[in-house]
Formats: sequence, structure tokens, C-alpha cells
Amino acid sequence: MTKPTQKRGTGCPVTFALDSFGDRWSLIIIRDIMVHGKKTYTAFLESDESIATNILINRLKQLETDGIVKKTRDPENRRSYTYTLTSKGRDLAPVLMEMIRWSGKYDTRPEAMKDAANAITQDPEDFERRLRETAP
Amino acid sequence: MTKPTQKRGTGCPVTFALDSFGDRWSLIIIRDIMVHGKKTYTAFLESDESIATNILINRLKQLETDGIVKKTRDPENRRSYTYTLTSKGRDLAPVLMEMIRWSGKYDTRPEAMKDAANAITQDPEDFERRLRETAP
DNA sequence: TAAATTACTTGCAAAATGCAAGCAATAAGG
DNA sequence: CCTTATTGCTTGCATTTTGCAAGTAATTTA
Repeated sequence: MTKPTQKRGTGCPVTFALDSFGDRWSLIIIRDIMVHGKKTYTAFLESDESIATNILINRLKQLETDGIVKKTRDPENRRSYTYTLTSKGRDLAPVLMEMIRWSGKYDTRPEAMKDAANAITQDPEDFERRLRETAP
Repeated sequence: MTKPTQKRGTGCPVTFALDSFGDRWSLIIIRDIMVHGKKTYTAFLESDESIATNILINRLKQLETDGIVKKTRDPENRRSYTYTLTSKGRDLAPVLMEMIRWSGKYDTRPEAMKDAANAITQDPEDFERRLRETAP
């Protein structure tokens, strides 16, 4: 198994956060759960950014180890697993929201999707509530 | 020169943000400017996380390209340069703050520095104002 | 009972990161 | 001024991480 990113031992909160989810993929997975309501390995694989299978499983394991994601069996289908956020994971909603706001302000590309940023501006509490419910 | 992380072409705001600063080092540099008032190449080199020289210059160039950081000559010392945040860079303050809050809640290590998280809880507006001023 | 689904694993290539050394332009000290 | 120190880099190479393509095992569906 490929090793997850090594953690740095300083007490800095920014470093702690980066060591937990500051890589190219972890927050994409968290977004897929929070924003798109995805729950399964194959659902994560189908996202626009096309993560590789080995990286995906690696990040899922790391997020599970860090207590951000929880893996349970799907009672309906014994070959499927359900990945959900823990409260530690749901508490990343504000981080995600501020990133979305920032991008909404500075992403000038035509393909930029500003809907989420606008929704946050209109009613941030409601947006956060919906993220935490792990929409949709 | 080593190439910076390649950008993904989806319109997703989370992806846009990650492509701008979602690597192991960019936010550490931004933290050093905002939280510790660092301005120079050598000051960044001296941070606890010990970034390599080639990576540092690579990230500074990328942050400059992305309009997050601005590089100017130091009028006092012609061999020195000053790296400062643009307004686009200063607008990352809320992202940094939410990361600090999250770490304040979940970093249980003895070395965890919770001062910043506590300060944010007590007076978030003031904390943000000070970050934007590029304290100290 | 054969084919499809789901969740992975494995091997290898490419890219990013990290380390150590060196270098050029200034500035400071004797 | 002439040597040494400072500042901001660059370069080469080893290590680590990422990415791609293929394959596998346990179900489940047709």
C-alpha cells in the first residue's frame, strides 16, 4: 500500500489541518459526500476530477484513520460499503464554505459554477445546515 | 524549474480553490505572511516546517502567478525582495480561520497551540482584521 | 450458472518533493 | 577597496507520491 502523506509534528493548527486534509484529493471526497451526497467507492470514482482507484482507497483509509470518515456495511447489499462523515468531518463544512466563497469571488472562468457561492451569500446558516445533513 | 501542480478544468469552486493553494506548502506560506508577518524568502525558510529552497521559490512563483502574492523590491536593501498578499490573498483569511477553529477543536496533542483558535472564538472580527493587516 | 457489480490490489511509469551543494548580486566590515 | 557575509535563488539527484492500466475476490443479478 502506498503511504499517506506524512504528518509534521509542529503544534501549528494550520499544519494540523493541512496534515489531515491538505492534499489534492481529501477535500474533493469530503465535498462529494457533503455537497453531492455520495456514499460509495464507485460514486466517488465517478466524480469529474477522475481520481485513480489506488489513490481513492488510500485517501478513504486515511480519512477513516483520522476519524473524519466512517465506513459501514450496506445492509441492503453485502458487497457494498457506505462512507459517511463523522461529526469531525461534518465540522469541516465551514472550511469548505469559505473556500467556495473565495472561489466564487475569484474564479473568472466561464465554466465557473457560482451557484453554491451565491447560496452561501444568501443564507449561510441554511447552506451549512444542508451540508451537515450530507445533502441531498 | 519543477512544474507546479497542474490545474483541473472543472468549474467546481472547491477544485478551483484546491488548485490554487491545496498543496502541502502554499497555505503555510500564506500563514507565515498573515499570522507571523513574514515578508522575505529567508524568513519563510526559517519556519518550523522547514520547506526546501526549490519548493519555496516554486510556490512563491506560483502564488504570484495566481495573483495571491505580490513581489516587490525592498527599497532599503537592493538584494532583498518583499512578498506581500494581494487582496485576493488577504481574502483567504476566513479559510485560514476556519481551519484554525477546526484544529482547535480536534487537535488533542499536547503540543497543539490553541491560542489562535481561542482568540477567534472570543473576537472573530478582530482576528480577521488583524490577519488582513498582515500582523504582527 | 454465467455475466455483471462492487470494492478493492498490484506493478510500473511519471511527477512532485526533499536534500545538498553551488552561484550571483549586493552589502558590510576591516 | 578588498574580503567576507547576506540574500535569493538554481541545479542535480534520490526519494516519495501520484497516476495509469490491468487484474482479482466476493457477492448479486439475469
